[in-house]
Amino acid sequence: MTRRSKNRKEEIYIEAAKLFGEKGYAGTSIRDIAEQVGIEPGSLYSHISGKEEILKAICMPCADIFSRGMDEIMSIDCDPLRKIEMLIDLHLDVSINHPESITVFNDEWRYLAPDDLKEFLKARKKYQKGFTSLIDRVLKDKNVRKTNAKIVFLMIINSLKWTHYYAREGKINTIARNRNTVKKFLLQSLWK
Amino acid sequence: MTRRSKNRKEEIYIEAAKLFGEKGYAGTSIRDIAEQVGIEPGSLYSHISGKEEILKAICMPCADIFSRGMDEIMSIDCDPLRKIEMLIDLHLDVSINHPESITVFNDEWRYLAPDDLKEFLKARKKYQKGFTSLIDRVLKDKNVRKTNAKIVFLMIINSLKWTHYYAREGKINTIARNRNTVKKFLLQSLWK
DNA sequence: CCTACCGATCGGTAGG
DNA sequence: CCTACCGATCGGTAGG
Repeated sequence: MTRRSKNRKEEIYIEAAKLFGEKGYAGTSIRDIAEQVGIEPGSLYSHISGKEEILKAICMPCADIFSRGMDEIMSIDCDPLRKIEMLIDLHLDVSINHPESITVFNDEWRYLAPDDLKEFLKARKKYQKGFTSLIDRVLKDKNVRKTNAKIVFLMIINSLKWTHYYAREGKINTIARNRNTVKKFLLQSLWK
Repeated sequence: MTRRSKNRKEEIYIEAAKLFGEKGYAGTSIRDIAEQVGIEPGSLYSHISGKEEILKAICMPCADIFSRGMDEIMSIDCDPLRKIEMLIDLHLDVSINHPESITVFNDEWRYLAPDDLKEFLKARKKYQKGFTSLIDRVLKDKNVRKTNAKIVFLMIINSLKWTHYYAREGKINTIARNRNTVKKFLLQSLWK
């Protein structure tokens, strides 16, 4: 409870996120995590209820950041293309600020316990719908026909999935330096 | 040896690719694979030397397809933008024709045995260099400054990583229908 | 937070 | 290809 115990819990999540990112959730054992934290395997259970709780504690805050970011951007009064740009910025910012968490969020979510997985998929679907509706409006405004907004969404989202690997390797400056290239590359297709 | 045994081996690889794609390499047990094939766990070892061999047998043919595709496209006499288009087509074709294998190739390669991993990374690096050099030439031809070709490569490659998931779900028509959208989205940024 | 341990499951083998 | 089994490791618990 106390300060000490709370820090220990955070430490467990942080070390686990690194390990899950490197070796995967299924490839990381409770003993790996304990060793990294510097305590005995059994001692982990004074702080956590089980392996699945750790995964949830890493993934859900990431989902919340994107959910809240989407809500905030949606409430702003500006054109949809500008909102898409803000969402791209959000992705780059999260990659830079939480590279280990977002790696797990992206690649290991399928190992979430059934109830957590349901919650995760629900949030993801909502996010996808919001993002896709913005793309749809841009395409309609520009009178672009025969372009599937959901496909464009998937391409944009996936095209950003190198950023957290760069951030994990400390190449944060490279991301910052290429922020405009990234936006130009993704938004140019939507301008016309 | 014989026909029977060769088919069995292929069957093991095919069922393993499905399972590795669904549950990950580390999350799939030898017993899972045996059950899917319909034999006892120990019997698998009449056909394979171990779990790692299966992963290699799934990943390496994919790497070869991309390596050979790159070599062939590089030997053709045409402008670099057209070559990039051909590489995009190659990715879509592999996703459509080998969705299970390419999923494993994309997401589970890190579990390859050290020697196989080395070979894999070498092939990947060569592919990346070829692709990036094409982007670089296009950017130079169009006199586009301050755009990092490697970043553009990563964006293009990753932007296509929804296709094999669609193909695995049988949505092959959706991919086919959007082939031009995909190319337009990715190549428009390089035209100008 | 540690020591000592649980039953279950892991990848893989011997012998037929 | 099966039966029967190996030692190692898994996630997790009891008691202090």
